[in-house]
Amino acid sequence: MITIKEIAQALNMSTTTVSNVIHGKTGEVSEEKRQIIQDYLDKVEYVPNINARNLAQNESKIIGVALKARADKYDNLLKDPFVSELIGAIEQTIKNAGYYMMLYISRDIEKIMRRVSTWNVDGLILFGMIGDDGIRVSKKYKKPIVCVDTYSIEGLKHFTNVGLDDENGTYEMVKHMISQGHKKIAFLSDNSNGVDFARLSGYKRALKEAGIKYSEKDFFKLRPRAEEVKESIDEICERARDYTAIMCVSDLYAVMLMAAFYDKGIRVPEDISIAGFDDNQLGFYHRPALTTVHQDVTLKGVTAATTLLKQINGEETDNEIILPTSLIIRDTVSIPRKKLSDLAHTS
Amino acid sequence: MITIKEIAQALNMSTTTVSNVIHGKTGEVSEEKRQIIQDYLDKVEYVPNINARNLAQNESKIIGVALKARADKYDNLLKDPFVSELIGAIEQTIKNAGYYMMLYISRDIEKIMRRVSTWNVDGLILFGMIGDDGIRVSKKYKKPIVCVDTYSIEGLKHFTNVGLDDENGTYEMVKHMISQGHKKIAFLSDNSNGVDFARLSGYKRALKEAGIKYSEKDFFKLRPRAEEVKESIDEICERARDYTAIMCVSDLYAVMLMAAFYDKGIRVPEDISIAGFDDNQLGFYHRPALTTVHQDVTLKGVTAATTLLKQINGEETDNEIILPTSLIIRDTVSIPRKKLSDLAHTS
DNA sequence: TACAACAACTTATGCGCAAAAGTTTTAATC
DNA sequence: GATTAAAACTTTTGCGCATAAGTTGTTGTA
Repeated sequence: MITIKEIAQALNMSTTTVSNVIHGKTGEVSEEKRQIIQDYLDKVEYVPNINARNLAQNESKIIGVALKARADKYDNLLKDPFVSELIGAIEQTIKNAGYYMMLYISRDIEKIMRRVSTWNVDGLILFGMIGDDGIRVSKKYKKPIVCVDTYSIEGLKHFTNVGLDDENGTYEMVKHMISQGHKKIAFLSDNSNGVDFARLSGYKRALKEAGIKYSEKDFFKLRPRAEEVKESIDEICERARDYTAIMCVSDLYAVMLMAAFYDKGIRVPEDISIAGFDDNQLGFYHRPALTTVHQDVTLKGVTAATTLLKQINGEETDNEIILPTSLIIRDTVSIPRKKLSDLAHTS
Repeated sequence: MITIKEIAQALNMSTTTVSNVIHGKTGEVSEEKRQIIQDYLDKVEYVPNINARNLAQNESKIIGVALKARADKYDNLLKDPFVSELIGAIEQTIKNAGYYMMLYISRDIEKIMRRVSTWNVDGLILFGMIGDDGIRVSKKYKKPIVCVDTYSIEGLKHFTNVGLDDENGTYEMVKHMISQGHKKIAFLSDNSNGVDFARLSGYKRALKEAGIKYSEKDFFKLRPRAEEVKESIDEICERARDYTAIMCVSDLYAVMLMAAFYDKGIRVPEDISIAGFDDNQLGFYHRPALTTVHQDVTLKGVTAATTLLKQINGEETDNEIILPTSLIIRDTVSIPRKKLSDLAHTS
């Protein structure tokens, strides 16, 4: 690792002159010397030591990206293509602005914040719901923070949030189902927090608007742990007999459910209609192709990153940016035939 | 950001004493003082400035993870769940060893190496095939490098490689197909480099062993660009009429192909058998469930990370670590009925 | 009683860089 | 040709930390 000092000595100049050339401060250096130094820099392939630079400048050019770890809870959520698409979009965006990305996976907001301090990161993108506790912890750090898909239970609004119109997404889809003639529509999810809560709300609003009464048992709660999932899905298939359509909180769950239906000889959409949410490969290549709610994950990542970069530069940004969804009508939602329970004795 | 100096002043001690307590050098400090300092550290929630520390120690505690960008080439590969699973595994492993992860996505090995120098990273994990040029460029940097899934065309072996027994994976699968009675077996891929080359070789070996002659036209080359993929797949479906089975280089391609077959009314596995490679969600939830070659991506990530950590610590490691595959027999490979071309006039 | 040997400290230095402050040279003005 | 200003430099300082080198005080030993 060649240093500025070494270069200065070799050229018999001062370090400041070299430093000025490196930073393109042409006003301070004669063209003649600039050329000499530049040539030398190119020759030795000078690369700055960023630790020294950061220390001197009290900045880091690092953007931290913290993902809430879920791998310990569910076995397969880190395989989520959503995550890599989001990360990819963020990385591309910040790289173009000269920033570096440090990735951290944890559920512990305190640990995340400790790391933020340690590295003196210039900004932080938090993905996944941080609790209201987390919001409180994070308030201490003056660095800009942008959250992605974060809902506050207590309604706290301390950070910028880039989210999706989750509520409206399911609302539109369930409205579509209703327009097809469905009246018995269930909602499938594994919890009722954050994003799932918003999607549930949209579902309820559509029901209400159509004068359909929602009851607790219309909520199908999937237990996604590997050791329970099979049993849980079977149970849901059983409960599904009284319904003609199921609004799933994600494409993954829609596809999981359809696989179970297939195995039991229940046809989609002839016997029951299914809709997903996210619009990823899983539904796109499924046959029948999944009717789903589209979200633009790349846009989400880019938006989160550009918003954070603005804040780092001291610009004002909206406090909440809600991206729209759109309906992708494919083949898994059709007109209702009959309730599954009517088929019960034919199979 | 409170500094050691400030703490030392507040406590009327020297910075060295404080530093010693921070580093647990108990031999140097009396228990009494240690307690006082420790309490104070806890109270003010001291967090070291890692830039200063790195500068002083000439290390970084950073492990760089470079992914070869493919998003510009294909539109959907950054959505690959493989990537997030791999990253997740690496992150978890290095975090436990006290390292941080800097993520970089680029196709340009020079840029990657420039960053490696800039940040003085302690080690690097390269994912995806770096060309032989890349190997030469990287040789200049003395830092340990571990590659994942890298094949050298020229047979260069400069870095540790964590790979998969790709060749044997397809070999076993094609052998399985042959044992089911298949004789006309095609291979589907989008290129013939690196991993794909190895998988192709295994396929060829199985054919050869069974006395089946391989010809160029048995290689189905998919053009994965978004604007071409539909046409390309249709063409492949047409060529598939002369075959009874297709070995696909990935689960994704298997599922894409099956979707196209479905749309054309061609049944899997009744009319044609399909096998994938990777064993991800796409095939797992497909119906009929995809017969495929399993690889343990998490293990790949963990292995790469632990190997790199060993090298950083100066330990010897194997130069090449090849992980095994296993056959996952599900429902898309069965005995051959007849060639698709025989069905041509019935539909 | 002298003096090692060691424990328990403090002072001083340097990591590589940026930038403030200081110095010399050159050009411009009257 | 003196004065001033601007250009083109250099010297110095400090970012926060780790650590080498130095200092003091205490104990044990002959």
